[in-house]
Amino acid sequence: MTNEMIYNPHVSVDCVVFGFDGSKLKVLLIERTINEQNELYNDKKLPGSIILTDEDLDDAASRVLTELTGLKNIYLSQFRSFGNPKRTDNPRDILWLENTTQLKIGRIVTVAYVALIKIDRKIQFKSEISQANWYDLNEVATMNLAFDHAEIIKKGLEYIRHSLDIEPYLLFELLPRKFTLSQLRSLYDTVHQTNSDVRNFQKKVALWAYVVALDEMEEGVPHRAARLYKFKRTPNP
Amino acid sequence: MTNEMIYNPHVSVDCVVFGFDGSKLKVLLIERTINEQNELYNDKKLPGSIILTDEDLDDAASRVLTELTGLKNIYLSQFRSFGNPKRTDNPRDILWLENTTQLKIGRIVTVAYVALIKIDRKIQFKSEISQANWYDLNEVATMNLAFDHAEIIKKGLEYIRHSLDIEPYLLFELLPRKFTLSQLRSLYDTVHQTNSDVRNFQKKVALWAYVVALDEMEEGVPHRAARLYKFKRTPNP
DNA sequence: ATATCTTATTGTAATAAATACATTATTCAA
DNA sequence: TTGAATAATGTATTTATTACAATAAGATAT
Repeated sequence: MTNEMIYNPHVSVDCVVFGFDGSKLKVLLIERTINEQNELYNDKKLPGSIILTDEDLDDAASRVLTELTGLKNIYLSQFRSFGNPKRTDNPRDILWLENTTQLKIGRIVTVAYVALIKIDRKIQFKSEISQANWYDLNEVATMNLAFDHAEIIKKGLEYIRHSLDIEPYLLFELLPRKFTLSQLRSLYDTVHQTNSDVRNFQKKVALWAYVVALDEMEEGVPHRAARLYKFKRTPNP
Repeated sequence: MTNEMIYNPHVSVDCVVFGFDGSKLKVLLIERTINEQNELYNDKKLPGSIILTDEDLDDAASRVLTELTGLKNIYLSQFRSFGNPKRTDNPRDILWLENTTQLKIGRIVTVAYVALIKIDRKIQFKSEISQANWYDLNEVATMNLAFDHAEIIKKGLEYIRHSLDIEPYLLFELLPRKFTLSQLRSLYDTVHQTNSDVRNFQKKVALWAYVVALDEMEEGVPHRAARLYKFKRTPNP
């Protein structure tokens, strides 16, 4: 992002990017360093950006993700806007905003998105402008985050739990392209905070037309290999 | 609203206010008159307002509803933001904005809310600044609305259908304080676009702890009077 | 008073969906 | 070849959902 860009200084987008490492939900955060009276202060923030003049909200969110990870075609969904005037009350946040944008910034209303990423996709974590890392969701609760980003993550998690509940095929945005039923069940149970019975779960999945068995098995595991499955988009999933 | 108020000129809120008249869903719209080169042009818009400096989004939405209807304690839920740069492309909309706010207005990102109102609540339709009216949702599809308000209504309807589906007790925000099971079923079927069997529906409702029978019957109907019920907030509805 | 009209109220059987529960199979590694 | 680890699979029970129609009550008209 260059300095010539024209900002709309009152509106930003922030992305809560979720991944699943096989047993835990992860969230992607950006390292932030603030030079505060020559003391360096480090914390984390959500990937986000002030929107550009003439840029649609969804486009801004896509841009942020592409700039950050190098990825395109990511599942992205707007879930809520945050506009509490106090959300920009921390002088440290204002300092960081004004340093990075070269603008005098007052209040910012942010439009928040969730994104789901297959955690095995090769992400370029380090870009010209930022360094990203995956963090355990639990861990995040105890971390110091910029602005109201802790709250945004919490609401994003609620939203995505809810979405995955009513649109189970979104689960596949978080799984590798080929996956085992154990992986699927593990993810399902993680997001639903349940502990499914293996047999009942497989019966349930058998009814999902969009999960198809492959003629391939898992490899390199020190025990019986499981069958691999893939997600297949159906007319009306 | 007076002229001394300070606006945050890039962000507004708009409210999609739903009511139920016993057989149809209604939406509350504001009459708008634009003086366009001495030709008066009339159309409708959603109740809304640019947010004030230091005003939270939810507060702005509540303010709009109170200014408009005189009502407080209305169910209100943020559902989506609309920020397409083209949404303020119509010169008529810009003209109206600049006339009413006395500000030079470019693009506006709006945060949209749905509100549910018991249609029998006494609304003060005519305020100092506006005249409101209920319109059939069907009718609205064929009407000329300001900005992208037609789209906002459509999305608001999707959202509320969905919310009522997973939180059935929200239905009671749309019903009179005392209601019959026929009214409840009629509303339920209207929002779900279904046609429930009477017996099965009553069995379903019998399982809803938050619907309690009263010792009162309907009055003034030219046929057998139905029992009245009320909604009772339960520990965990 | 009686018939008629309109809407209210109620139960049962059939089907489908969700749950509880344990054994055998396969592969790798020691 | 044995042990360790995880994969794969079926049946009976319970619960939820659906389909379906006759009688009851109050108001109005004759």
